[in-house]
Amino acid sequence: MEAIEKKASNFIEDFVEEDLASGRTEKVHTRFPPEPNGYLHIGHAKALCIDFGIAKKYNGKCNLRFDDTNPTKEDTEFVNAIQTDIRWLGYEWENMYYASDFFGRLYEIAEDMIKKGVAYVDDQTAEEMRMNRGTLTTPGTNSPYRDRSVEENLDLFRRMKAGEFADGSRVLRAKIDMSSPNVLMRDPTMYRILRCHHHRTGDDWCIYPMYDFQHPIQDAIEGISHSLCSLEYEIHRPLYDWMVEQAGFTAHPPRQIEFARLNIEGTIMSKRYLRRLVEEGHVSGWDDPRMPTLVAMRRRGYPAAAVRGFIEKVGVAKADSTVEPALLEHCVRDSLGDIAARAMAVLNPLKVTLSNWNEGDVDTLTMENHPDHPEMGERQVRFGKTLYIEQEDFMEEPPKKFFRLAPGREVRLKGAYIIKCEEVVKDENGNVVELICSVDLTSKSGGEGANRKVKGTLHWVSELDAKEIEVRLYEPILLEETEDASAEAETDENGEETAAPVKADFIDRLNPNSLKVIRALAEPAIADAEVGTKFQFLRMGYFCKDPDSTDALPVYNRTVGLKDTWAKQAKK
RNA sequence: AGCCGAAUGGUGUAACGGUAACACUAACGACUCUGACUCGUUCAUUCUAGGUUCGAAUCCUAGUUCGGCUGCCA
Repeated sequence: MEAIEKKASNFIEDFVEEDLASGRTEKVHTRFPPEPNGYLHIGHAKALCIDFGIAKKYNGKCNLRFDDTNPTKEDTEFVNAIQTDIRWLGYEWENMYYASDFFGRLYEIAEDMIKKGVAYVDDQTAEEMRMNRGTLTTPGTNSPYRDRSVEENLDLFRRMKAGEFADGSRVLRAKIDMSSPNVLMRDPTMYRILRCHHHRTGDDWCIYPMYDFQHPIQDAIEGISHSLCSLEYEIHRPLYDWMVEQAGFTAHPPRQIEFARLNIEGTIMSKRYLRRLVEEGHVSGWDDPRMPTLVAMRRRGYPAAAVRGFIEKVGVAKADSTVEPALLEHCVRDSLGDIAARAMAVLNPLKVTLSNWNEGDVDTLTMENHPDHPEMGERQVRFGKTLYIEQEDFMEEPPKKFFRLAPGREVRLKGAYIIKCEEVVKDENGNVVELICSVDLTSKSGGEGANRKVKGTLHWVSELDAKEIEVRLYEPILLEETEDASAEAETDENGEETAAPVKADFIDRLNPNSLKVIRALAEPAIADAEVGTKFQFLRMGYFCKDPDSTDALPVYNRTVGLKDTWAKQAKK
């Protein structure tokens, strides 16, 4: 029996172990609580991996909970997608609940709180409430309705529930402290009147609980030991604790712990913005491979293990931070390296004719599907007089250290023969359209003359085998942030700020080249693969067959490129 | 301005008072029938200033900077 490695690896686990040791917690029980109003993205994946990961590490449980307390934005489409995404990531929940499952119970608890005298019905308008809340530096003032009797509050609240009052005309508020320096403690709203069809409870309710009331209490009801959330809820914690206590859950109260959310350079991580991208048609949908959603990453070809590995490498802390996308890409390459079969496709074909190869002769070559994994088998490709190589693999006037094809130079065609460029054919505009090369017939891979060293090895596709495919190449969806004058705060002649900085619309930063669609030539193994199959196109990157594929035209997404030391050097 | 947080290399995390570690990136080199992979080498005295201590990234004090908070959103 191996000892379970339980050493805490971040501050949250420190707290968990502390609580386990002190007896505050008997069993670790976390929850992942998305609001079903959009698709999960890589940012949610962090929370998800932390919630499920900690439960697993400490032999505990993790619930899936849909926080569906605001029916105006929520939909069943999203609850289904969220479940699919969680399972794709490899996690399984203990119980699945909806906040709406608890609307009855929550209502009773609210009544109890009224009876205890810690909640009241307020008739002020939203505007009045805002005015009386005070500001960050000045205390608020009590509502004129704050001291209603328990009986009146109970009667009013019941009538709110019964639908006697108009939307927005009254709310139930917690009676805490209108002069608290923490604005959230200034009698926060617990219930609002909202006539809106709910995707699960239909029209049963016309009052809906607010997050600050519902979330802590539901954590307590579910027996959650550790309620993990992002930093912006830190200031809610006193309110969280207040609610749990006032609702009477004093035995093993859940503990809220906050961590920094994930940011990735050049990546939009706001649900609102992602929704705009979809609704305004800047992308083809939530699963457009340029999106940071999990559906999109899956479609692009990211393995779930890569996403999990990325989250693990990013770590967990309380300091705001922004990760470089290079780390994610590294994780994707890392997990694809072993599992993706190798095959050849030429993205920008340049025709090569072999001068000393007999017209009609065909050589069938056997190629390994993976250099390190012979168990992945072999495949056969055909070799003939005409073939295609990558345009960028030929240069008429090669710079130093270029060791691909050039006039008079030799290269090996991967798994085949060594060829030498004898002649360059150009069109009327001077563009290179074809190369005439000679083959060293003794140099066939595995043959006698094969040991001769040439510096470059190129991937290729013979005309005999070439199948046309569509390839979709991606770049970051956002351009790098530039110093935009409009983002500066307006100041007067004394340098005093006269207006808040106006942030440029992120739409203006969309990368016009985020998607590039090209036609490429690929060997049959690529063209004939199942949708979802992942390949490494030799020297070109990892690719995944897209559902848009038809028999006539297979479509491949470039998941991620290979590292390319030469391209980097060539830029200099 | 009030409250709540946070500051460790280019980036993200670690070090739990004992002399800054790991990963990514980058650069250079080795290897290579993928300029990939792999393998080497190089890259910080921990926001600032004081203090406590034999010893401080860790503790204390005062600053500085950054983030969050005034929804009937979550």
